[in-house]
Amino acid sequence: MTQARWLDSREQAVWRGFLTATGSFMENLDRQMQRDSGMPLAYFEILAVLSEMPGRSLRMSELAAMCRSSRSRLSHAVSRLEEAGWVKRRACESDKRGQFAELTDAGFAVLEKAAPDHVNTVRRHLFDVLTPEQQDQLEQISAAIIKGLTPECDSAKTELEAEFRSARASG
Amino acid sequence: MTQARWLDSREQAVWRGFLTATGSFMENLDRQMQRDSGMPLAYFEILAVLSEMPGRSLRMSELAAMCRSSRSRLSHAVSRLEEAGWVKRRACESDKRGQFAELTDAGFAVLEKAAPDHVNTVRRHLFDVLTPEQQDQLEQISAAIIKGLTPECDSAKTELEAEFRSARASG
DNA sequence: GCGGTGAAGTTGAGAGTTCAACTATGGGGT
DNA sequence: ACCCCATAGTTGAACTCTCAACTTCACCGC
Repeated sequence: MTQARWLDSREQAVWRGFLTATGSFMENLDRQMQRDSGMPLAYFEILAVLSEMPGRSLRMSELAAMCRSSRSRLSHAVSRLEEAGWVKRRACESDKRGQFAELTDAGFAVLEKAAPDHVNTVRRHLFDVLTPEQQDQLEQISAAIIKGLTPECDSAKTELEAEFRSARASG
Repeated sequence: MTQARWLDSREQAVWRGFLTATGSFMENLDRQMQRDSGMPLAYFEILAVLSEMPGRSLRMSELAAMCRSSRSRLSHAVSRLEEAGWVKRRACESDKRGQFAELTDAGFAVLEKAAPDHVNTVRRHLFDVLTPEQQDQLEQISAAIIKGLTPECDSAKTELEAEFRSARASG
């Protein structure tokens, strides 16, 4: 892949705008959370997801998927949150490999305290600056990007599998 | 700020979509760069920005601004890139505090080799999945977010200054 | 039941980022 | 000329993240 169709000036404008907007916006959110609640945004998301689950607990893998996090990253993060006393691990009966992450009362309290500022920041910097039409457009655009992303991994996976099978067949 | 107007279900859909789309998309880009060129996307951006400057060099602060990076982060990054031989530092004559970061020939070669795959990835996962109308919408949305972000910092800054002045006046 | 393969999680090392402190220089006011 | 403060940039420590092993357990075919 040494050939590429470069971005024209309009595409560059879209691309740079996208980078700046998402980058600065997320950095802003992360800083706000770190400053006001002493934890990175990613950790807040873990608490938030857990709080919405029945029993306030979830298997590690599912939690990782919902937080768009690798298993390794989540494991480290939960270890940290466990040290803070905001989450605790629980063994899974039906699958002895499994672990549940469960939000503690202390964790829930921290979440409740951090949430309003977070929501306000999101509202001020995202929803307040966009018209309802733009919000709908953003949802459509997000959906399109996500849709274009997931088949990527699937096809890559099946390619790898095919390659592996042929390698085994010829080896 | 203990009160907050929560997100309704439509807003939550927009918000979660935005998080997933931008998060997964950027992670994908970063992985591609790391895998194919052995450097994080942020480092590629530094090389790219430098390559477009006259003399392929720029003051550290301006480079940081164009990469949406803190000065500290850039300093660490340039140190790494210097070890790799892709960038070198140069003293500034007119301001003895200043430093220039300059792209080396080796750095330019690495950039040229990495760029096509990067552009292709951006095209495949962003431009190819959006209609021209959506691309325009995305540009508008990005502009609105950026505009809503920068006044924030300005007003916070002036507030701090005002606070500081009154504190000095009364102290 | 046994062996092989894949899935669930964890771990440690290495790399990048953040934050606060620090050095050194520029610039304005008196 | 001097003082004060702002600016430019660096540094080290603490923290987070990534990547590649590694352990343990589940599942499937024989």
